[in-house]
Amino acid sequence: MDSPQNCRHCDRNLCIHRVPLFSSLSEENLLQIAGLIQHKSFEKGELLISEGGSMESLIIIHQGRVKAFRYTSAGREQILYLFSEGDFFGEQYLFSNLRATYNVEALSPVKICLLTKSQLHKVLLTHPDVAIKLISELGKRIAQMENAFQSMGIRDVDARVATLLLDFAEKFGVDAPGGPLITLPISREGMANYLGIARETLSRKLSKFEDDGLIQSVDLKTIQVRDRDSLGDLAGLE
Amino acid sequence: MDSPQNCRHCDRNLCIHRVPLFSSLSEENLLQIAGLIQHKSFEKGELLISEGGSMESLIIIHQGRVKAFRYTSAGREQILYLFSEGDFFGEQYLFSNLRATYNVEALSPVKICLLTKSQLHKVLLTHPDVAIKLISELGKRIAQMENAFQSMGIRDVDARVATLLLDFAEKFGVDAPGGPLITLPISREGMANYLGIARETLSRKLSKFEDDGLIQSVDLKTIQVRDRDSLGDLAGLE
DNA sequence: CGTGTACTTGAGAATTGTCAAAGGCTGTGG
DNA sequence: CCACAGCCTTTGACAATTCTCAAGTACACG
Repeated sequence: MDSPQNCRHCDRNLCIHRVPLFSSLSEENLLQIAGLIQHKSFEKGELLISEGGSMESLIIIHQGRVKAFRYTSAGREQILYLFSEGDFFGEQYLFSNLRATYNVEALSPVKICLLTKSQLHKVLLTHPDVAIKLISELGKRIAQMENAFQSMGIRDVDARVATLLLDFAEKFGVDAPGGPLITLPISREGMANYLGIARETLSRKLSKFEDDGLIQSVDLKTIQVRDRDSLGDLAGLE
Repeated sequence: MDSPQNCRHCDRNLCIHRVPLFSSLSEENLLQIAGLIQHKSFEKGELLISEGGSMESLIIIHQGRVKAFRYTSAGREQILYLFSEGDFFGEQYLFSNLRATYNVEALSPVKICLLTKSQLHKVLLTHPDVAIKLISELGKRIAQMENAFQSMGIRDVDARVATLLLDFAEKFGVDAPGGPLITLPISREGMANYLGIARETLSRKLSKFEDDGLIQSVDLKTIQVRDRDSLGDLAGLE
């Protein structure tokens, strides 16, 4: 049906259509902006951004998953965010010349859309409603970060692991008979680092959860949530 | 010298002058906005905001200190932020009707300045540069939160305590012969909760740090940093 | 089919949490 | 001005958890 040209066109719009950031714009303006957007692809394992590098663009994930992380002084990798389709990042550097404070690595083949700082500046100045939307999105990001921060403050490790599983189920879960299937975006080591525990401890917790019937390990990269309520109890939700 | 009226005028300007948010505005515009601002005072221990309450204004701390916190399911108080003069909060609710996700309590007598949502909306729509400044400030807040998140992810408790002491030294420290004096804004219990450790553990760490000559406990609410470098080493700074 | 990587499991060491008691500071009332 | 009550903090001892190191297992990939 679609000609290749149409398809590429489609493709371009997708980025911008998916991002709530631009939802207030008219179709006309959207097309204008879409024209400014650059596209890039990365292979799994490639670095999109490295710590200390300059950040010249807002980056929107069009396809695939990435992790944003830093190295701790102990040499451990501390994951800050997992971004997937529709997420954007780099916004904190839009109005500063600060260097990137984290690395971003592709966890799968990734396609991104780029909007340079100066282009976005123009958009923001001429479309105050986009600025307001951006503020609102940043507010959400902050709220999300506050939640993550709080769950890190929980002393009980079981609760932290349960919280992570539920977060993953929400973000990466696919409904299936028996419970949502989570395709884990990161290794056990990554998860352990994210939680600030040893990878062995995570293994043990997952084994225990499986023994207790809370989850089912399908294969190394797939976990099925079998008892969401009990996980929620552990996580400390009321 | 100043008449009472003048003084009050001064007082009004202070809020707005202190906040980088409005730094791009002309004196004229500043005065305009200053006129819109409401003022309130709170006693130590009073709640400025309670979880689940509605948020109708951006709040700027004019004088004093406050803590923003939630209760964990275990009933513990998890402190998310400590705000002092010039800090503002409530920005994440500006463009949503979400309820407050944390409590804010005065840690000392506090004076605040309020700018309602609708007033700020107008300012943002008519002054895109303020919107940009706000975006930039939110970016800083996010970066700060990322740092806090990372330090929570550090497994080593000594490092977390050292990080907290250094943060406090920077934010609340006053230079003095022998090293910066920190007036602690919160109790040991508060600090322990912030770090996600038991208060007894914090006590022991502080005692150990004192034995090692890293800090000196002046009185319960005052700590002197005597060996910043060693604290930095512990905190894992390079 | 072998090799390497990632994961799991085990056991002992180290750290932290919990419970209990003692110490110290603050503010009130005599 | 002192005594006492109440609260927060410190310290001690033990229990529980987690970390570390090490061996063994599963899986993916060439």
